[in-house]
Amino acid sequence: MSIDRRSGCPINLSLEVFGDRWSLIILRDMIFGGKRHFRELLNGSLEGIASNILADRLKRLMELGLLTKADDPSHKQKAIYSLTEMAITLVPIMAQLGAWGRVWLPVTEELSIRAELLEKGGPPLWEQFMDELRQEHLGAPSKTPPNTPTVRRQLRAAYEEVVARKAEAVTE
Amino acid sequence: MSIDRRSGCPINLSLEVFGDRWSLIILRDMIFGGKRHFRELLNGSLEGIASNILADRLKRLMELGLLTKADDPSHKQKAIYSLTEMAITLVPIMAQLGAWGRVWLPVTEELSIRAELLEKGGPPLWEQFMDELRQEHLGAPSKTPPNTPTVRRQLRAAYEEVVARKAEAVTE
DNA sequence: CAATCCGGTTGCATTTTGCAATCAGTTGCA
DNA sequence: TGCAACTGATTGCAAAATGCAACCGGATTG
Repeated sequence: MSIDRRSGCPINLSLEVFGDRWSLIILRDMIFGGKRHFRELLNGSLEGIASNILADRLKRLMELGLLTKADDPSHKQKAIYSLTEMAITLVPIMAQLGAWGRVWLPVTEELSIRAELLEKGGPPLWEQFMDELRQEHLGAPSKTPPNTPTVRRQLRAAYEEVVARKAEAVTE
Repeated sequence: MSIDRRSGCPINLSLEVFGDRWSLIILRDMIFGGKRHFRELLNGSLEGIASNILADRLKRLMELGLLTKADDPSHKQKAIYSLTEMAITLVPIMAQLGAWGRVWLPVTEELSIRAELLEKGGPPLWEQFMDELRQEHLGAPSKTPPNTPTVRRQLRAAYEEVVARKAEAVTE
């Protein structure tokens, strides 16, 4: 899979970047799931990506400028992948995609609670989330006031609450 | 190409709908280009879709509930495709996709002016545009005040202005 | 020192895509 | 009336992408 440049239309060019079934899934897991390693991405995703496809897409996303790769100092064989600013600014697209999917497609409750939160938070919450990602992936200084709960933590807490509530509903 | 339902995640499900290189291009041409017929979509797009792929995607988009098809009374062989509400609400996604592509990808000026306008107009302009699409495709009554220039006309005028200016720059 | 983990690679069958030619019915025009 | 152009597709075939499972050598852990 390579970039074609069929036309200079922005929608077309965006589609040539992630008009496939896996690139955005990988970015989703990195952005929302905090995954940084090959194995985390391989075993962590619900959708079950194959290792050759994962390797190919990581390479492609690096060539396109959406990811960078570095050695993990804790383990000589580990590589750590980072989002670039180009990838971090996909957050609004992810939010819109999630919002649309939540309305029109057969989503499950526990997996869509995060999309709901992100939609309700709107652009200010997206900005805060992108700021956090810049700290994690680019080493940028924080612009949010200290002791603010991180967006990722909020999303995670909401997810776990739904899972717990559903489990309780089954056992009672 | 069918729908897999690999997981109930809204981003994944959205990706299963248009995680390919053509579905969104077709919807783009219908939404922004006003294309309604097979031949218009076949010959009109800059990217040059093949007729078998177009036929397949139109069928798929109908099955998914994004399009409907009706006889064109003016010609016994003509079919007219319409957007459903599900497809019309893709406008914000298109706008975000265009805005992102404009920043990060090698877009051409004349093809990105529309994305720029749509981005600057923000959600109110998107709403007006969706309202117009509901009139055209669903026969809905207008909610915008009369004599307001249509969004499509504004986008088209901006595009033609850029083209004219570039042509002038060459010939002078 | 053996099991596990690390980021991948290889080979192969299946599916999807792209391309060009073609089709049968419909319409406009001379 | 006759014919060219147009309608929404379909067919056959080669090339590319995908999915799957097995495997690799080196690093780490218990």
